[in-house]
Amino acid sequence: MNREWVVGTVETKDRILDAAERLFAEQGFDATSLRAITGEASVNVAAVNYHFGSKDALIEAVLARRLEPMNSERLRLLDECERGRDDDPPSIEEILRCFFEPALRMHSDPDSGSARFIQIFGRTFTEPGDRLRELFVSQFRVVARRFKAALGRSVPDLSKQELSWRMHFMIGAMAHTMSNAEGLRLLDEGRPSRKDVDEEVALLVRFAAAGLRAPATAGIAGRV
Amino acid sequence: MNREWVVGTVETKDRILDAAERLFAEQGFDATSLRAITGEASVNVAAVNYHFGSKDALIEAVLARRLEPMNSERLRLLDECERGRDDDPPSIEEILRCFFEPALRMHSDPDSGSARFIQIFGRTFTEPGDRLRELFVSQFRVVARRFKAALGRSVPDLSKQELSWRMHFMIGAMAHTMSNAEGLRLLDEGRPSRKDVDEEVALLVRFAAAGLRAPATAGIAGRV
DNA sequence: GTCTATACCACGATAGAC
DNA sequence: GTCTATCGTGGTATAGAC
Repeated sequence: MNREWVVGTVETKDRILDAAERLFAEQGFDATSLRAITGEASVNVAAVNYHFGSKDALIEAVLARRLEPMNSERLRLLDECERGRDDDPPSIEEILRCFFEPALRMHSDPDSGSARFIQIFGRTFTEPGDRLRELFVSQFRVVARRFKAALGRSVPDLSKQELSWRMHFMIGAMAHTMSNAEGLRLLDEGRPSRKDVDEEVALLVRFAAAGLRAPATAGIAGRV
Repeated sequence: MNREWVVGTVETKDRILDAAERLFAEQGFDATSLRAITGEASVNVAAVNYHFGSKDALIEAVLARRLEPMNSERLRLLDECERGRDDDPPSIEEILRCFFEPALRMHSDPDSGSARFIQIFGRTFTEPGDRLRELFVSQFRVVARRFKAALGRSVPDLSKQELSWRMHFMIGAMAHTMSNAEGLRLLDEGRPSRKDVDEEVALLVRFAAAGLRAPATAGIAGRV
């Protein structure tokens, strides 16, 4: 029954990850020192470098732990949406909901540290520091390909290139919403206006779907 | 004719600003040390703290130097657009062009360091570290108010609150485009697709205008 | 293999001499 | 205004305990 031989090692990595995620979300990456993390996790400073190699690698590990389930959920929802509807493809709105919802949902997820974590996710999506970019690209590539194919079927008049641009814009709208929720106050003249996740998704879907459906831009459409 | 008594001090501040902007754009804020900046500018390390007070204050100064002309240009273009057209207000597309163009234009501006600077601007818009947020808010408030009023006239059916959300989304699309230009490659499967500024503005305007024109979201419109 | 103690160097900031 | 000296803190590398 005594499992200390394995608890000792497994728990150390996870305790570091948990403490790091919490502190990163609260203070940001650079403001959080390894000594603060290891102090919080009750391990030695050097444990981070032993288990992860560097602070950057620890950041990657923290992000990857949340990224993978989120992207899996996106693919699962899209699969569920498309199943057995070859001649009746899902609407743009349905597709976008599959894309936005898993990301925005993490906001209000009470379990674990994902609530606040969504902030640092949004930041990192927009400011990938060299090595972090690789992580996002590798984790996101398959998701991007699937959703681009699904959307392309729903917006057949758009060139592949302009579709890429519009997905780029819509991802920016999403990332900005996730990372900069308070920014709305700036536009709203001080009145708080944050809604629950479902309303947030609905607003974002409405905006992005209309943007995707816009007629092709003159001079771009022909350049496929 | 000897101006060394003034050249000595004025040039120091500017040399620091120029060197800092260049290095910040290349490596990011945290990866750039004050020693690197002052070495590049051929001044003493302590000169930064003397002239600016802290590294954070230097970052603010670098950003403010570019932010102010950009926002002024936005307001100038909008004024020019609205002049003497009280009964024929500018279209959404015209308004958005006034908003996006000055920002995206900095990309290709050959003069000074604004070319690469746009990257750190995009980053900072999305990840404002406490003190930086204040700078953006104060610099951006008047711009946001003017453009919100102009857009509100063109989309009268939208509640003020949903208009705020949609401006939030459109700003996210812009910021993401500025800071994460390479991200398109991810969506485009490796094919480079960057266009010149005018085409970029056209694409962004097309997307955002359609998003702004979308019918109000059910359940939100009534909550003004 | 895991983990700790500790030393190392670069960083941002400050005080005080000039 | 500018410089040197110095402080506290940061990330990291290593040696060795278990």
